[in-house]
Amino acid sequence: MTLKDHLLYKNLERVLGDSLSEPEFSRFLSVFVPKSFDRKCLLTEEGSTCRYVYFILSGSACSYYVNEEGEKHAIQFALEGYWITDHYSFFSGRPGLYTIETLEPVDLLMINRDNFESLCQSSHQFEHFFRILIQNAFTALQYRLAKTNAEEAESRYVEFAKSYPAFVQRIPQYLIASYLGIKPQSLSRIRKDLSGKNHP
Amino acid sequence: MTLKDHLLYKNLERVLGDSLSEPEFSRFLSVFVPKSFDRKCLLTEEGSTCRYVYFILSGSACSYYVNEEGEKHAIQFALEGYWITDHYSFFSGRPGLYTIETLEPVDLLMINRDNFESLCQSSHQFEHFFRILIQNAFTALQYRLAKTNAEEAESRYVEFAKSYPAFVQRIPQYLIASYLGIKPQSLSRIRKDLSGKNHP
DNA sequence: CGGTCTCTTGACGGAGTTCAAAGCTAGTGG
DNA sequence: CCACTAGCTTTGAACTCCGTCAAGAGACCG
Repeated sequence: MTLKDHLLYKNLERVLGDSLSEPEFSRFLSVFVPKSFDRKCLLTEEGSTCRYVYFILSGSACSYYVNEEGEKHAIQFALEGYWITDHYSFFSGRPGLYTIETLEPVDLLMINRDNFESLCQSSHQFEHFFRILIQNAFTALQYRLAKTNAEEAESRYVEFAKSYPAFVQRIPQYLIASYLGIKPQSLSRIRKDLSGKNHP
Repeated sequence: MTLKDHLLYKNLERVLGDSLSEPEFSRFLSVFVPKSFDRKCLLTEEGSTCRYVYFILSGSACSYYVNEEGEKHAIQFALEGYWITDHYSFFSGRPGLYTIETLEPVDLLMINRDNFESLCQSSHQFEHFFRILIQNAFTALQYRLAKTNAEEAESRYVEFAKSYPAFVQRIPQYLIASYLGIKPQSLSRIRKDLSGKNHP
């Protein structure tokens, strides 16, 4: 079990390749604080400043937006190997728009803004990593929005289930429904219809 | 009229501040190719690789997704001072998912992938700029998706019109409708209702 | 002007919502 | 270890917002 087996190392390696030395990664890792949470803990809350970016080592979490009716609308799900934060609040320092809640017991690494920015300033390589990371997230989000506006609920769910089978296993259905922009009752009916189609 | 009056300089300056020297900006600018297009020109097309990132100097353009029914669904609008591309295609080199079309006659600057990547590799400052640029775009997109899933069509339009009055002036209504995830007829009715509320 | 593209308006239809109630499941505490 | 409870899922029936179809008015360009 060396440093290179670390989940975070593998995450960086996917973007940076072999050019990431162990001492450099060690410096990177050293500014992250490890922490564990039970399920149903709030990592950050709407209205408070989100002070950290989180990297999940095990368990799962979800960021969501709460509208005036008090309904939760899932923004992002995060399993082990995923990054999650309220980007708006973290980078602007302003009160957060979203809440991040653990769905299962979680082990994670967290980094604050000062450490994040000094990592990026001190190392072109790390800034590059985060540029690519956010670029990929942007690309995926744009695709999701296009599908949300252009496709029907059923086909959005089918694509979601195919792309993220682990989410379907581990994330409660009412959150998946809100992620897809529909009500839990509707998702339940869609699943019922689909199981009829698959086993006629 | 110096280099610092250039629209692109001002765009970089907003992120990098005064630390951007004229010679450095000059080097940045030199890898962009200026070009003009009539209205209704396709800058890139679904199925073809998108080879450039575009920076609009004047005029307007729109990226959109076309679903199986052949309906256009606006992804992004770009006026002077905006960046636009098919991120997925540009960075992966794969066939594009979106089409980018000029809505008015356009003057723009374009940069290809090789030049983009070598700008980023050669200069930490430029990589930083693009990291912040995409980060801000991601933040805005996440907010848009949250609203799309959580709010009704009317309040989405009201917020859109308030946030982007220039778009309402210059972008055809059927594209704004698709941007908001509704049909042109519905947007027409929403506008009719709103004008009734404002002038009772 | 004449044609095409865009916007508006009306009547009808349907995907998804709302309301309500009854199962089901998993976490909690005795 | 089992019973209890709270929260999640399922299902039915009525409803509504938005979509569909259709036709006409207006705007813009060649």
